[in-house]
Amino acid sequence: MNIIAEQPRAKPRKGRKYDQVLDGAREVFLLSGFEGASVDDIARAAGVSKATLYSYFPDKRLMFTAMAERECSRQASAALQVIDMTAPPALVLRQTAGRLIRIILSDFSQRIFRVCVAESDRFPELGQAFYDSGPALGRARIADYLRQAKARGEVAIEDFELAADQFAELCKADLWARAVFGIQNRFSDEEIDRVIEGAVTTFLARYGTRD
Amino acid sequence: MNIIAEQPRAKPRKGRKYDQVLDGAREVFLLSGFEGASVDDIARAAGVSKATLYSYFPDKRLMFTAMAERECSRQASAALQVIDMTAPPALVLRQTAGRLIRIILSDFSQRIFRVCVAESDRFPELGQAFYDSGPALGRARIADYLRQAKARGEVAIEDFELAADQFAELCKADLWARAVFGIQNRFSDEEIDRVIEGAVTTFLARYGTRD
DNA sequence: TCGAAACTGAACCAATCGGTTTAAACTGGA
DNA sequence: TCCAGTTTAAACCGATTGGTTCAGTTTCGA
Repeated sequence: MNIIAEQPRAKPRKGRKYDQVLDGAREVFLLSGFEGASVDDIARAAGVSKATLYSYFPDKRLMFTAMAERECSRQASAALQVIDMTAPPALVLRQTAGRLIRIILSDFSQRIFRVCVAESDRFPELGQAFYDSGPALGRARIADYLRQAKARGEVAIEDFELAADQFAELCKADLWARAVFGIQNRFSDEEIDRVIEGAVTTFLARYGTRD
Repeated sequence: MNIIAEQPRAKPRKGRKYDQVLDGAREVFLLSGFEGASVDDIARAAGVSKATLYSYFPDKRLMFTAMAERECSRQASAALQVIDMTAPPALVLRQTAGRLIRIILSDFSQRIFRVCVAESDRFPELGQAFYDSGPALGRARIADYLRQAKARGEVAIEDFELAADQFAELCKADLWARAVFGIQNRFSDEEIDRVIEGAVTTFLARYGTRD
């Protein structure tokens, strides 16, 4: 009797070029969308033959969802960075806002957002995946912090989920729209700081206790 | 010598089925996106032959931009409704928030937003058009009101554009994300009122002068 | 070193796409 | 009634698409 000895990696479905294929898929799908991406392009970008590609995935759709799922979960884990949550609210919120803004303005986030939005009715589960690993996760993290802050008497909040959503929304103000519609893709520190300060000040005007 | 007598309508480019064609184009493009829409589908939806269609537009791209421009300007004029701007801020803001939310949650806005986002790098001018006739226009209107309100001493604001953007963002809180990712498409009055009240209260906590 | 599994490259297929053409039918003003 | 301009249906074209097949080469563990 042999105990399942060791699984070299997570899912070596068949061969060694699995990740390579998904990388190529990401490159082309994020650049051209689902319909716009041709399977030959993906094979070329992945440095792999089309036959290999179809040995991993039965069709283009499943290839797309596999890639999208991987990217969503990557995005989720990338957002999990530590902040000293015991610092004064103004400081914690400022840091959080800065981090959030850089994420949502990043080229990668913009691209994956575009694809998810465009294909969310062709792939209903895709919108859910993005929502869970993006906005919902962010809200949960912020709400967690707000609860701790309330325990310390630093804020006065009843509806933590709404407050968290409001803070995240305040951080987007204009910046996000300009980026997503391709009007602007580089933002100066001044532009960003203006929004950060505005968001923190407004948020604390409503929910802050000290100062 | 004949003075140009009268132009029956705006642009009767060639024939009488111009609007009919654009209606069909809207239906199919908003449903399937640019790549996903086939010209045959559009002709069928418009109740017009493909030859007629190509007698109006030299190719699919121009057909798309014509339709998108029309819809953006429609959206812009539809948003221009009158509100009694002399009422107390809490009331004006509540009305504005309600109106704004119904617009951004509407099926039509969602669809045109999706298409604009998805195709904004294939059609760079498209993102700009949507931004101008949507977010930018809304901000201008709200900022206008805020200036009037400040003149009456009802609010204390320095950066009117930022304040307007913040208010609009506060109105979206979660609702918009859930809609755009296809997680939810019907919203109860309770859900909406929660966000409206939250937005107005937070906004006035920062910028309000009385009460 | 051997052999099975993974991979390759290119040819191939049916379907669909955007766009053109044509000959006939329709429309409405004079 | 006539006629010019508009519209129609359908056939057609070349290009591209997603997907398959297969004979041959590479890879790598035992």
